[in-house]
Formats: sequence, C-alpha cells, structure tokens
Amino acid sequence: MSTVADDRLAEPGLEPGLRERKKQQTRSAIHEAALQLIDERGPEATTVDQICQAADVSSRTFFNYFPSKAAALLQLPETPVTPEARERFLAASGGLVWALCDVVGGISEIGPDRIRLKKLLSRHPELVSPASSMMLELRTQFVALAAERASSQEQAELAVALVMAAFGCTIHDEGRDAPLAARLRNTVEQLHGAFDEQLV
Amino acid sequence: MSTVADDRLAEPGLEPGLRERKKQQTRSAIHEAALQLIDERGPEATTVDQICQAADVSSRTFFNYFPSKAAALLQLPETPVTPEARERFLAASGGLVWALCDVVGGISEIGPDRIRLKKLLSRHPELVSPASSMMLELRTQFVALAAERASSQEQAELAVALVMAAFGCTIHDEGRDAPLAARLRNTVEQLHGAFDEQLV
DNA sequence: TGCTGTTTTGCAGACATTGCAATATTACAC
DNA sequence: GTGTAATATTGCAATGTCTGCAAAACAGCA
Repeated sequence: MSTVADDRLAEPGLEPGLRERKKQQTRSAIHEAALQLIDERGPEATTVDQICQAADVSSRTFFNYFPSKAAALLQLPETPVTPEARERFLAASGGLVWALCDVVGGISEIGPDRIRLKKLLSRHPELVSPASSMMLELRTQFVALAAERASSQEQAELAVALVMAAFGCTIHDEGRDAPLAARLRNTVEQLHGAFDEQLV
Repeated sequence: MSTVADDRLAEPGLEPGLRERKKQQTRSAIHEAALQLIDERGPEATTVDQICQAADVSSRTFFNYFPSKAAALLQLPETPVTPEARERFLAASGGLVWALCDVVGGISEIGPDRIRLKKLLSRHPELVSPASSMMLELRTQFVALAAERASSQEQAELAVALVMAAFGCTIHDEGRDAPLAARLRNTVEQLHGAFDEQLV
C-alpha cells in the first residue's frame, strides 16, 4: 500500500539499485525522526512538519511513505501475511491459535527498535489507541488467513479474537523483551488458565 | 468530560429546568443528525458541518458536546462505570469475567437506536476501527474496576482482555438483536470452547 | 426588570491529509 | 556520454477536524 511504487529491483536476491537504497534510506530517516521527536516531546506535541524537518523531506513526501503520523512511528507492515508466513502457518503442526500467534508475532520481528517502541508506548499511553487501531485494520487479513485452517468462519473469528486479546495484553505489560510471538503464546496460555478460575 | 457544564438540576429526581431540557434536546438532535446522515452517505462523505446544519447548531457547539464525529455517532458514555454499575459488579455472584460482561454490556443498554447503530456498523466497516478505538479508551476504567475483585493486576488485565475480545467479535457478528451483555457472555463461552479444539 | 451564570456562536488558527502539476533524479538503451 | 522513459520529490492549494478566545444570546432568580 506504500504510495511510492515498488522498484522491481526490490524483490529478488539482486543488490538493490541506488533508487531502492535511497527509498529505504528516506523511509528510515522519517521513521527515526518520528521515533526520536515523539519520544522527546510526546505524540501530540510533535507535528508532522517537525518530523519532516528533522528527516529533511517535504511533508508531501512524508505522506508518500506513510499514511499517518502514527504509521510512521509504528511502521506496521501493510501486508503482514506474506506468502512465506502463510506457508509456515498452513504447515504448522500445532493448533490454530498457536500458529496464529506466530504470524501475528511476526509483524515485529524486525526487532531493532521494537524495544524503543515498547518503552515509548508505556511512556505515552495516548499511543496505545492508535497502535491498536492500526492492528485492527490488519484483523481482516488475519481472519482470512485463519479461515484457511479453521473449520468455520466462526472459529476463525474466535481464534483471531483470542490472539488480538493477547496482543492487547502484551501492549500493556511493561518490560519483557522476549519476542512478540512468544509473549503472545504465553498470554494465550494465561487466558486459558483464566477460564479455570474467574468464570463459572 | 462534556465541555458543557453540567447543570446541578440534572442529578436528583427533580424535574429538569428548561436549560437542562434544551441541552438534552441539542445533544439528541446532533446525535440523530449524525446517525441519519452517516447512514445515508457514509462516514467519510459526511462532514461535521453537514451534521451541524441538519441539527441546526454551530459547528462550535457540536464540539462542545462531542469530542469527535465518531463520538457523536456512537455516544459512548465517558464514564461507563457508574456507581450503580460498580455496586452490581462488586455484588455479583458469578465469576469475574461474567460480571464484567454485564458492566461492559451496560454501555449500550440505552437500547433505542442501538439496533440502527449495529446495522450502520455492518454497512460501513470503516466505522469499526473508530468504534473499537473509543472502547479502548474505556479499557483502563474497566481494568480498574476489575482489579477491585481480581486477586492480582494480571488477572484483572486478562479478564478485561477476554471481554474486550468478545466485544470485538460481537461487533463483527452480523444480525442478533439480543442485548450486548448476553451476546458478550455467549461469545466468552465460545472462546472457552475454542480452547478445547484448536489449541494443544 | 435587572443581575448572574451558562450556552451558543463566530472567528481565527493549528494541524493532518489529499490531489494535482511541476521538477528533479534514476534507470536504461543507444 | 546523451537522451528518454519511469519514478520520486516537492510545492501549492484546498478540505476537514478540532481548539482557544471573546462577544452575544439566554435561562434562572431576586
């Protein structure tokens, strides 16, 4: 969904051309600037123009790369269900929910500044809502994927709901630098355990 | 949180004065107009100004009553955990999650146009994200309430996550005019059942 | 009727976001 | 190298949401 057309040199194992390299560079510059400024001043107090200035791009370019301020900060993939992820999902031996944890967890395996983001989120709770909002937009993709292994649409929805609930928890639980997928699985187990105690 | 100062005549059993009546009237007019117009034209195609014109108020007044377009449409209470709801919650005999379903479900017992809203949501999926977003803002209130009965903060978070997940499902399940609380409980049970099948 | 507190409104302005057209830059063929 | 097509960056104008502020309209009450 990136507005900037994908360079064909991007896909194969070929070394990316100058063009592609510059694009990654720009994208990264914007993201870095957003991360830095929002960290210092908070999300509301940081304007897109300030980020652009720091990243040395025009505000128009900013919106060529990201659809919103929050998107620039979080950098969620527009299409989390890559063909490879799908392969792994379909081939996974465990249960549906289990496999989903891996796919959903995969969105943040990029790992470099995920920790910074985590801290940002706990320092600025106003960001939780936009972040979850963006996750929600991916929901339908996850449901579609889940449906490929579920025995019914209902099941697919339930499984995704479960994992999204776990995601909601991991967003709130402070600390923990374990990979997201692992945390998700852990939380799902806790949710399972919850049924044996509070409910009746 | 309404910007419009609360009239002291609003609380007790006294008949509200003209002032209070007008306020309710205005609020309702705005909500109705939003409901109607957004239903016809869709959320993006409907501007605040159009709603104001239909409700016959200035746009400034609109924002005195509601913090956003979505808020005017959904009319979620700013404080869903009323003293009475809290009483009932603390006194409820069932499990924590169970009791939470009632509280969370309570936010929409106003019932008149909840059905219209439901249809709106399925007709315009773009609304799901804002709606969930607004629910999220209430999350901390629910967690705080849950913590009063939970044996740990963790438990409170898990319980709320479960109910919010159920809420996410009920938003998506078409049809059904049963009260929200009942649907929530139902979905929670389904989630419970899910553990005995897909997981391992 | 006149005083007081509340609500409504208009206005100006900040900020996010989009469409469009001009400009600059890269890739590639000759 | 030069030229051309493709693509990226930018500027500009416009729309729409939302806020602060001060003036005007209005209800409650003496």
